[in-house]
Amino acid sequence: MQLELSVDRGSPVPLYFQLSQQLESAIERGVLTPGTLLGNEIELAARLGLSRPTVRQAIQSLVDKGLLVRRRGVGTQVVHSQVKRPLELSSLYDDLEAAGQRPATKVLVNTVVAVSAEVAAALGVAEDSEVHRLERLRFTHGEPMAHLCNYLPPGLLDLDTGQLEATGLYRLMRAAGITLHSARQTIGARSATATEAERLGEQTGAPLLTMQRVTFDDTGRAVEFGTHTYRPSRYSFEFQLLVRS
Amino acid sequence: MQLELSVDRGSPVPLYFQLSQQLESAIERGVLTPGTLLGNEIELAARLGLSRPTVRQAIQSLVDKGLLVRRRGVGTQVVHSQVKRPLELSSLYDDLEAAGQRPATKVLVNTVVAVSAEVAAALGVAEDSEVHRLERLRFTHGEPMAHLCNYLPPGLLDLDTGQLEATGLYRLMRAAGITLHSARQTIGARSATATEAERLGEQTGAPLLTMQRVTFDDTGRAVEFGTHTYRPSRYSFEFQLLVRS
DNA sequence: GTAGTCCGGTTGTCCGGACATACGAATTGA
DNA sequence: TCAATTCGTATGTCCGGACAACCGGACTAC
Repeated sequence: MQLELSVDRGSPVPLYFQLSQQLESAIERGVLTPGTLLGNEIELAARLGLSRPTVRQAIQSLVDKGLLVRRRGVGTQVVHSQVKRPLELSSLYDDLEAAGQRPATKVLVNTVVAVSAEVAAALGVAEDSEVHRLERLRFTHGEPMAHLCNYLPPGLLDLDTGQLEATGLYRLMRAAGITLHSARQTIGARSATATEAERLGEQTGAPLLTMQRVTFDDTGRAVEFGTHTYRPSRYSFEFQLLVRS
Repeated sequence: MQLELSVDRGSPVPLYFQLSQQLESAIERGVLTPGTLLGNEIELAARLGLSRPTVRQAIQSLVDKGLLVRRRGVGTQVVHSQVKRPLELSSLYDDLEAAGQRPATKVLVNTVVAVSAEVAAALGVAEDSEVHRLERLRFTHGEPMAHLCNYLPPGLLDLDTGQLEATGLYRLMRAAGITLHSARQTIGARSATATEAERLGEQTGAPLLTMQRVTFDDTGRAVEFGTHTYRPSRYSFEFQLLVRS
């Protein structure tokens, strides 16, 4: 049997993208089982009425995602392992929502302050400028899970406390037309201070998972600097890595 | 002024790869400064005597690495931020060596044991099979930094204690012809038990950074399962993320 | 029986061209 | 003066073809 594939030339969606999505969904649904040979590119192109470069572009995008492996002289086959999703720059709020965790947010601080030296260096703004300062508690199932402290350059975004409690910061930024590009982050651990413990419902000295992140948009401007602390009993970082070749 | 670019058609190295390497090195050396327009693809192709698809392939690879940004109707420009290296599946040993930290390893355990249920599930081997069990301490500057506990499926690799103390596990696996493909990992934190604290020179109850990882080769076989604990005062995970678009 | 060689099949690389689409700036109009 | 339109230019998509490099199995020769 062969997979049902078809493309719609009337659609504004690129042909290679239509194809790669169909292949991806077939793999996800288990129609294309691990180890299956995809059949040669030439014949696949002929069957769909596409050119080989277009088919190759579709396949290549799935190879980049780690779903397929190509072997010269052999063929292209579905990768054998449980690749979920390679790591991407993600929003804690979105991650929790996708996991069905019903995140809730309480805004503790939402003001404009003069920058500290550390924040100025991280964001790349002048030492005498002002920045937005944001402090939030994130809950799941009514229990505190993380404390989020963020700084944003001035004039970038209107930060409405109501919106911040209803959704995540990244979503607000995207809605404001900011296209996120990359982030530099550090994950570590340390003991909770008394105030941190109080906030998160832990005991003083309890281990905390920490994350610092600077996020850049596509012009290279730093758009956010955050220092987060997580309760390790309720949260850990989980992700898939691919080997770059 | 224009960048000096040239390709060698006699070389077995693909043309697009020669070009992308030259561009990357130019960016790295600062010859191409952030924000610089790369000049249109057509003209670039003509100047090098290449076709546009070849030039595009070179540029695309750098876009994927996060070094360049394309804007339709505008051009391709060097990205503005301090992109170091996007996260890849890396070896602790190699990372430390690259940072000039002179890693040292002490092998505590190197035997074959019957699998536990947890390890069998992680590696995807039968419940009654045997696996290599490896326990190591990793030092920098004479101080313990991490405790590494690993399990490998049987018959995959000869594990020589001498070699393990001289280099890293991933290097040995690559040398044995295993091509690593992907890994699934979890980073968390917890308190040190008495024995863990003893091993790492910490106090009981001190916060530890933990990492669990299952690594797969390109056939989808699990080739390694590891449970690592790090001293947070001496180690943290640091990496660059790119937005998948 | 074993080693070396040949060959079919598949992906890798590269070409030259064509049209579509989006961005930005100059131009035009109110 | 300001908004809408036009237009040049760059990337985005797609085509059809060509040859090279590599893998694996079959065949052959020793």
